[in-house]
Amino acid sequence: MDRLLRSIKLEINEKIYKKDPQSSELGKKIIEHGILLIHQLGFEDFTFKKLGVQIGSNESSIYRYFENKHKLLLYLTSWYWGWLEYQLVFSTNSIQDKNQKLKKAIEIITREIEEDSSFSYINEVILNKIIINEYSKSYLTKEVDKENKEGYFIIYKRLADRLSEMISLVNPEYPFPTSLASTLLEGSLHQYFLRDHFTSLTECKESNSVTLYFTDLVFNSLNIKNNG
Amino acid sequence: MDRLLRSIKLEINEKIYKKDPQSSELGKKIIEHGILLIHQLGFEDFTFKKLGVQIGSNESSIYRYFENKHKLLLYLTSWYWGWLEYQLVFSTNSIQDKNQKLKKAIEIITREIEEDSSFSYINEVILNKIIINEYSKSYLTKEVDKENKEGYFIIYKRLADRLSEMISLVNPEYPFPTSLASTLLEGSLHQYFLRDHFTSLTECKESNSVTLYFTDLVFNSLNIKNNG
DNA sequence: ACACTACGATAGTAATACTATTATATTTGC
DNA sequence: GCAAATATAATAGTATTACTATCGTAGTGT
Repeated sequence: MDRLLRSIKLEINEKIYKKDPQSSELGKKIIEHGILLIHQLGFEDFTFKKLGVQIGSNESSIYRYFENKHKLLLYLTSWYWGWLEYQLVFSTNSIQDKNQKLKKAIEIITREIEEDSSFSYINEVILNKIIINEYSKSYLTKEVDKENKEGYFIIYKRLADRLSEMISLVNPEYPFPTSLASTLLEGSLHQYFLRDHFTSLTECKESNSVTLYFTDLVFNSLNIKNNG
Repeated sequence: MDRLLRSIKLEINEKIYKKDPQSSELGKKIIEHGILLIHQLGFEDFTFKKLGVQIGSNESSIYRYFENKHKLLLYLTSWYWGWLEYQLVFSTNSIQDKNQKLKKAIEIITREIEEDSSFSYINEVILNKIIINEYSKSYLTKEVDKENKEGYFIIYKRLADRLSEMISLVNPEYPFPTSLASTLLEGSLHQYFLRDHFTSLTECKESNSVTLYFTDLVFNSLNIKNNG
């Protein structure tokens, strides 16, 4: 990634945290090792106590940053979608042709995440795996409506919106642009999950096949021939 | 639903339960009120202790049927997919035309669930809501590969397989039949979730719009005109 | 030197997710 | 109709989780 990204700070809804983790060393350690430990143990077995041991800090100190691990997950997912949104905007901004723009957007959303050293304390490859495995758990809760009202999912919704608009630009007659956008976002995560755990339920085995699958899906839905 | 279904018993992988809940009154009560209570509290807040209170039974008695609530969820999801598979096979069996067959299949998978009194102790409408809200949690775990090997997801995979085959029959050249089938199954649940909680992320507001959306999506992907 | 904040250490609570044991009720087999 | 087998209920107990609250201290800013 470029320098520009390295210098910007992603804005996360302030209600998600009690103290901004980007404001201190300990905060950054919580994020950095939180990602690693959630990935290692899975969200269910992950606890603040274990994270405390891992970073040589006290459990109670972590609670000063996040109310609970659910909020930490909301923080991480918001960060991830914000990061992806930035890449989307950055990569498609200069493209004039509507079809090419959408094609690029699908590529950004569906491609495999590679190491990105922009944010030194965040491992985007691991974070992507967390999103694949745990993102659903952040909204499949009884509190989803309340938390949605608080704006906890605003970055994701903005991203879906951008995609939806790009889709509508290509074919303004298409009646389901937002559903298609959300299918793309969710479905892409799901295809990667299937590739890792239910191989028989997907044809996407190669590195770029998720992109090929969704590019085909979207452009066929819009009744546009997809010739590069 | 018809009489036939009322008399068959869905076969669930025996490793999922310690004692077959279909074999006793208490077992059926666990399933019946388990569904209601998971729906009411959400899976996270649901406990066997609370279920025990609800059905006037002891916590320890429930543990004799299921090792833990995760296994109960696996049981319920298996039952649901088995039930849906049965409807799929039953409804499409006699249709000769490949396109019509697939179209019917999509309808079965994506339609809203209505009251079905075939299984007196199982409320399929509520169970469907549980699937929408909790199904992902049954496989987004660290144990998924082990449990997959044990065959806990076999019914779902069989259903996806049937769909995939119907897709391939319509267009044998289509390169992603299984991915499309899994997108359909997962995506349908997701669109219903969005309809209930993230209205701005879907165009599917009416009762049959999820069906319309996915019918359009699938047939366009297969490059087949969908004129009824 | 003083205030202020951050962090660590310790303690404590209610609930969860079980396991184990024993007692009682119900079913069934003869 | 009674004994044996089985199912369920009751109770107790454990380790862990998910916190909250308090206190002491180290570092920082003025």
